Amino acid sequence: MPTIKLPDGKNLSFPNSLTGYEVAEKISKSLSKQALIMSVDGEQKDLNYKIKNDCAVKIFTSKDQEGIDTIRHDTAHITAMAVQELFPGTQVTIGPIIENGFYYDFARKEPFTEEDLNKIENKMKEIIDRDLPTTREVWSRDKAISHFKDKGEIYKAEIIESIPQGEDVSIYFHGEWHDLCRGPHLSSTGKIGKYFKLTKVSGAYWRGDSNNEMLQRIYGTSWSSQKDLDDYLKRIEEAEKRDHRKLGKEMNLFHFREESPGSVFWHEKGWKLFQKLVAYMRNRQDNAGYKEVNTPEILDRSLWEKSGHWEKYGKHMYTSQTPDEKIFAIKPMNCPGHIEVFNQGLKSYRDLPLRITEFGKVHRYEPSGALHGLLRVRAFTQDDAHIFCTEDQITEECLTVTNLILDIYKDLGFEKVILKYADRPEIRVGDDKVWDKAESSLLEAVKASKLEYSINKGEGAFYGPKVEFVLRDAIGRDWQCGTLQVDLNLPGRLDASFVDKDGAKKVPVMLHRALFGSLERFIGILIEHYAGKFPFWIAPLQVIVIPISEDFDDYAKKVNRKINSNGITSEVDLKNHNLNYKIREHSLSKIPLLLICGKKEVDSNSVTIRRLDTNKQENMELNLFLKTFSALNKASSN
RNA sequence: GCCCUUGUAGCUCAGCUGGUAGAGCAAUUGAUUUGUAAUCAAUAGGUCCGCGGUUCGACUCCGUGCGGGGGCACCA
Repeated sequence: MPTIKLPDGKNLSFPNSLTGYEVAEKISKSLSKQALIMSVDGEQKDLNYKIKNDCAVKIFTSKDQEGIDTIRHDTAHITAMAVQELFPGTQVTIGPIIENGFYYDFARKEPFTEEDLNKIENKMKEIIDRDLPTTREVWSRDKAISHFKDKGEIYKAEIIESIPQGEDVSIYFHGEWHDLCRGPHLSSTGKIGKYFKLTKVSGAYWRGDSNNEMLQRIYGTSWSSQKDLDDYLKRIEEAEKRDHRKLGKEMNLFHFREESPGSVFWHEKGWKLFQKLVAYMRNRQDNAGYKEVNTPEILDRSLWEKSGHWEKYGKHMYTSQTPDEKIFAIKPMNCPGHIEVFNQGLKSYRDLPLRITEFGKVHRYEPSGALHGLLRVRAFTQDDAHIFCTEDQITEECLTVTNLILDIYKDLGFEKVILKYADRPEIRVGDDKVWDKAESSLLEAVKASKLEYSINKGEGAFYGPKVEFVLRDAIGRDWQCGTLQVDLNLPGRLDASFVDKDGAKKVPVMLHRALFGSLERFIGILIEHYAGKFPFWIAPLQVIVIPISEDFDDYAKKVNRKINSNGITSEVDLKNHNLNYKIREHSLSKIPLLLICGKKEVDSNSVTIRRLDTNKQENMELNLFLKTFSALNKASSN
C-alpha cells in the first residue's frame, strides 16, 4: 500500500506496488507519454522500477535537465552499441554526458574516420527504430568481472575491479547488448528520439592519464527535439564565425608562422589595438597608484634557482647560452624582477603598499598541442603587477584590485564576472597560521565584492591562495582572464624586507595580480566577444573617408587629415570604385564609421556618417564631428 | 608531448585511379565618375610546406621533418 508524495504536495495511495510509468499514468495521460525517468526519495530511477513503499516521487520529462541528461546518456549507450555492431572487436570503456552532449571512449586499433561517424549514426537510428526494451539486472561484482573478461572487454573489467569487493553492480540491457551502468535509462531505445549528431572523433587517454594508452573518443550531441538540435548546431556555427584566428586574418590584425610557433606577428592594425589597450590600462593604473617599471627579459640562471622556478618550472622555460658559456633564462614571469626592484634601497612600512607594475613580455615553452591562436601562445605580454604590503593590508588591497578589475572589464563590454577562489593545496610552503590569515583576508575581499564565486578546494598556488576572474562573453562563453594571488613565499626567498614601526625588519606580503592576464589572449577574447566589431574607442581603424567621385578627392583628403590630427585613426579611400562597392568593402572589414563626401558636404563643410550595421545617414558639420568623436576617444581612457 | 586530420596564387578553394596546375575574390592597367552593401574589360600571380624514396615521369603514391586544425594531457 504505497503512498506517494508528489512534488506539488499531493499524496496518492495505491493498493499494490507499481512502476513509475504507472504513477505517471495516474497523474495524467500526457505526462505518461512524456515521462522519461523519475526520482524516488531524491534518487534517480528507471520508470519501470517497482515502488513498494511510501516515498516521494518526481517524474522527469525532456523539459527537465534530468530528462535531457538521460536522453544523452542513452544516446551514448546506443553509440557504443552501434560501434560494436559495425566494428566487432572494439572494446567499450566509458561514455559520460557532458555539456550539450556526451562522448564515448573506445579501444580499437584502426582509427574511426569521418565516414565511420555517418555509418554509426545510421546504425544508431536503426537501433532506435528497433525500439529495444531496456532491462536492468543486478550482478555480483565478481560475476561481472569474469563476464566482461570472457567477452574480451578488459577495460570494463578493470572498471569493475575498482569497485569495492562484495558490492553488486547493475547491468543494463538494450536487447542483447549490455553495459555496466548505474542508470537510470529510458524504458526503450525508441524513446531516445533521433535528434542527435556525432560531431567529432579524437584521441583521449585511458583514465585521463597521459602515461596510459590512447583511446578513441567519439563526441556527440543529443536533444529532445529537432529544433533544439538545430539551435545548438547554429550556435556552434555562430561561434565559428567569431573565431579570432579567422577574423584576425580577415581584418589584417596579426599572423602566425612556422619560424616561431605560438608567437604573434602583430600587423599595424592589430598592434594599434594592442597599444590602445596598453594606453588605457596604463592610464587606469597610474590613477590607481601603481608605479610602472621595466625589468630585463633575460636573467641569470642563479636568480631562477633561488626563486624556485628553475627546479619547479624549468621544463617550461626558454634558456640561452652566451659566448662566455653563461646560462640565462628568458623570463616566464615578472615577479623575481619586481622583487629585485623592491630590494633597491631600504623600504619602510611607510612605503607600503607599494604597487609595482610592468607590461612584461614573458616566454613560456607550452606543449605544442596546447597552442591555440592568441588564446594560448608561447610569448605574451602580461599587464602584471606585484603589490608589496603588510599582512594587515591584504584585504583592502585585494578589494581595491577586485574593484579595479570589474570597472575595467565593464569599460571593455564585459558586465558579467564570476570569481573562482582557490585555497591551500596539499603541497605548500609556509606556516598554517599565515595561511589562515592569507585565506581569510582574500576570502573576505571576495565576499565584499558581492560577486558570484565558487571555491576550488586545494587548487591554490603553492605559495598562497588565489582568485581567478572569469568573464562571460556576448555568446555566453566563460573566459578566465585576471588573477589575484597572495604570496607568502617568494619575498622571503628573494630577501625582500621592510622596516616596520617598531624598527624591526620584516618580510612583506606580495600580491600577484594581472587584470587582462595576457594582452594577447585578452585581445583574442575581445575579438570574439565583439565579433570583430569593436566599439569606436578601441577600433584600430576608426574611420574611412569616401569621396563620391574624383571631384571630391581633395575635400576627402582634407577631412581625413583633420580627423587624423584630432587623434582619430582614419584613412581616405581614393580607389576607382563606386560608392556601393566601397561601403560593402569597409562594412565587411568592420570599420565603425564611414564618412561620405560629395557636393552636399563640400558646400556645407560637413560629412555624412554611416555607422557600421546601420543604413541610416547622418549629416554632421565637420567641426562638430571632430569634437564629438575625439571626445568619445578620450572618455574611455580616463 | 599523444591520437586523428590537414598544408595548392595575397585570400577562399577545385584538381578522378601518377603525364610538371585552375576558378572566384583581391592586385595591376584601362574605360567608367558613380549618393549608401559587389560597374565593365584586359593583364599579371605558383619551388603545389621542407627533405628523402618509388617511378620513364610525383601536386598526386610511400617515408620523414615542420606548421595548421579538432580533441586528450598540460596551463607555474
